[in-house]
Amino acid sequence: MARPTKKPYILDLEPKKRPAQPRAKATVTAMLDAAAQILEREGYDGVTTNHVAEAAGVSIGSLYEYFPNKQSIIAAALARELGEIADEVKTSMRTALSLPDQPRGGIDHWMRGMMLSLEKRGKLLRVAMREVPFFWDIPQARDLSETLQHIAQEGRRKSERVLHFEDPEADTYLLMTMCWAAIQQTVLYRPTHISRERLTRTLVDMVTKLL
Amino acid sequence: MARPTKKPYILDLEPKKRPAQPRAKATVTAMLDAAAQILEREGYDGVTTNHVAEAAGVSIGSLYEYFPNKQSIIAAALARELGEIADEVKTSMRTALSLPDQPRGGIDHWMRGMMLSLEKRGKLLRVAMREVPFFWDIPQARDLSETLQHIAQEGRRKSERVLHFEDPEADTYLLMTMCWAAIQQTVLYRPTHISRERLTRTLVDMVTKLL
DNA sequence: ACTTAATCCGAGTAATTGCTCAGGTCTACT
DNA sequence: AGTAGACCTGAGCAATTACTCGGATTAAGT
Repeated sequence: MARPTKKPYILDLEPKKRPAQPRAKATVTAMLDAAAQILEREGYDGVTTNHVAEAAGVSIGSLYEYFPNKQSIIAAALARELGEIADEVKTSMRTALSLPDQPRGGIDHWMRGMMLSLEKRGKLLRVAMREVPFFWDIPQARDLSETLQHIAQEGRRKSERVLHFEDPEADTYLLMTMCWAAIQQTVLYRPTHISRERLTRTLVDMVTKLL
Repeated sequence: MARPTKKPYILDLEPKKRPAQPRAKATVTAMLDAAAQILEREGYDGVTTNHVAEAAGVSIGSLYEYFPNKQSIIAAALARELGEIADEVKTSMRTALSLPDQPRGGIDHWMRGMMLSLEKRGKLLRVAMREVPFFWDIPQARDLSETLQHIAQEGRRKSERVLHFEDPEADTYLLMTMCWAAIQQTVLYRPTHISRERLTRTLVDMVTKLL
């Protein structure tokens, strides 16, 4: 049974074994790098285990020392990226809250931060979200949405004096969801004939007007 | 060369031959039905040509009478669905414009129309947009976005008296893009703990407030 | 130096699957 | 009835690819 008999859709993401020595840590990193790079360049179908191993400069056997199957390799590579995005977004929120000219200045800074973070990884995320069937089964992907909500709620609480909502929590949730949707769309399906700057400004305007 | 040597990413969508007799038309329909159904139920990887043929009750050879390759079968099935969505959205806009209580009433009707149209095909669209690598190469997919823009601009022109924009065309474009993004997200990644009704209302509120 | 465990290697295997082709069957038309 | 061409059949080929396994190499601990 070389190939999985049928789709083993209970995604097994746990790494088989943790790299203990530094040499091994480096190879695992190389594997993740290779996986991400190939995914970005060739698309999901282009990611073959042999190809990843070759690009990482290791043998196919080594791949399977640390990952139970192909999906877990891709998942791990994406998880790493998603974690970084979450960190960046958190940082950008912290700065945003410390800015003068609230809420407009804060919102502006934050929106731009999120856009930048996604756009840096635009191509990879595009492929990930459009082609990787198990993308939303990656814990870090779900976490990111939750993190955003937590941050948004936190931001609202800290700016409570300058904001006025009817149902603060729900309204914040919805607004966040919609902004996030718009940003994702913008980055993922970049409409050609409208500048990112223009879009950002409008989005910030809208949110400000609605608060 | 049984399998395409490498990804033939110049998507060949043209049907090889048009069905002329009614019998053939029925089989082609059966093929598209089968493709859509399998795509929805098993995901993109679950769609195999043999499987589609079997589900359609025809032999594999017949499939290749009308379609040049696997991708074109899936593309055709999705194109059919996307065309129907476009029609429904157009109709719903027509009704919306004839309603009293503009612009709010119209917007409400239209938003709901779009949501319904997507939600009817929720599962299929989810798979299509998340897993089908060439989804945005299907002409009807691009068309739909354009159609929406045309309709939005048309709607704006017809309601010019009650609306006030700074840069009407661009503002309408952006608003439409964002609403569409939000709706897509909502339908595609349905957040569990918020009702569709609540979301729709908020969206309509937002748009109304912004006009 | 020696042992133990971690790490790495890569040819080979079994399964999958897109698609062809040589021929059959049905339909429309004369 | 005859025939051209539309329509359908399905066994099987050729290519691809996830993953295994027996063994080699390197590092850590003593």
